[in-house]
Amino acid sequence: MESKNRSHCPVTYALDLIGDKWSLLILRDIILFDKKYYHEFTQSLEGISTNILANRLAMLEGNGILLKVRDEQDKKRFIYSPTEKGLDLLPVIISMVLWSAKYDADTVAPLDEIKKIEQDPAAFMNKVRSKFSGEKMPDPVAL
Amino acid sequence: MESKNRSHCPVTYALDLIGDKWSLLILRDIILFDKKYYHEFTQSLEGISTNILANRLAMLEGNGILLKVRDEQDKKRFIYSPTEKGLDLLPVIISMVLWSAKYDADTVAPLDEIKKIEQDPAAFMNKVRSKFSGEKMPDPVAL
DNA sequence: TGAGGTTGCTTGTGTTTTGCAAGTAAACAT
DNA sequence: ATGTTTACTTGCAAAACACAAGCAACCTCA
Repeated sequence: MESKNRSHCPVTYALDLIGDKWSLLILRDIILFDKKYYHEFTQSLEGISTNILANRLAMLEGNGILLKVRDEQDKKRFIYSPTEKGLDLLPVIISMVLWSAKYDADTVAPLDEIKKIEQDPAAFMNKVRSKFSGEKMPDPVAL
Repeated sequence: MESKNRSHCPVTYALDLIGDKWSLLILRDIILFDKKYYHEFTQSLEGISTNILANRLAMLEGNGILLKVRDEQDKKRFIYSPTEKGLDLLPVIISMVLWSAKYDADTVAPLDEIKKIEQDPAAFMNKVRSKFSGEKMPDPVAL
């Protein structure tokens, strides 16, 4: 796709895949805000361009982070869902959320929710994960 | 500098500051690999361009993530160190490391070290933090 | 003291990536 | 059959990036 590895340092590997301004926002929308469809991603607060969105969705799918299946109820659209590899990025997202909640004076993160996550991050993660437990999530294939 | 906020979603706030391919690598070099000097960053495996490096160092300093002070032993160079805000990004880095160690078949992350971090992340973080505890780390100022 | 090396950048040039607007094609709704 | 929704693709200008070279401040050592 687009990401060849600069090195196999684990920090670099992650940044080569999700080190941009949009990929983790798409994951956030899917994992935390229960979005599934292309047009839902275009409606996010941050306003992603459609060409960038298409590019990132293909890249995330190609790297085994997202799964794309045709919606059988409405065959003109696709359902995007996280793979296990995608869900395993939840700790990255959560640690960013906690950091921003601490340092962004204007954050919209609700304080009580932040405190719950800080006190028991595993419980929060399990709650989020349970939303996707019913779906088929094939093991990501090495590319 | 360069980063105006797209929204005050906590994920977006973090990505607006460190959502690129280089900023967290600089933090990694400083926090995990004990690098301090400009020329040390240019020698990293990934090969950052000098103009990008200068840009990111200024941005990270301007956003209260790094501290830049003149080296009194050799006044032609500067010492870069993490602020508290910068050290607080350690959970982000660590969660990326654990994710990559799981999914990058060619990772160079040492397995025994990864297991130690997984079993007791707080202990690892405290060990890393103790390297910087002697330094003056002023509270980051809102910009 | 001054010639050369080290360090930390800045500048110039071409390439890549991004942002924005518009267009297209398949499926669906009436 | 016609219009609408959905998921993209395409074209073009602007921004970011990579690479090479240049430069100024400071140090070293004769």
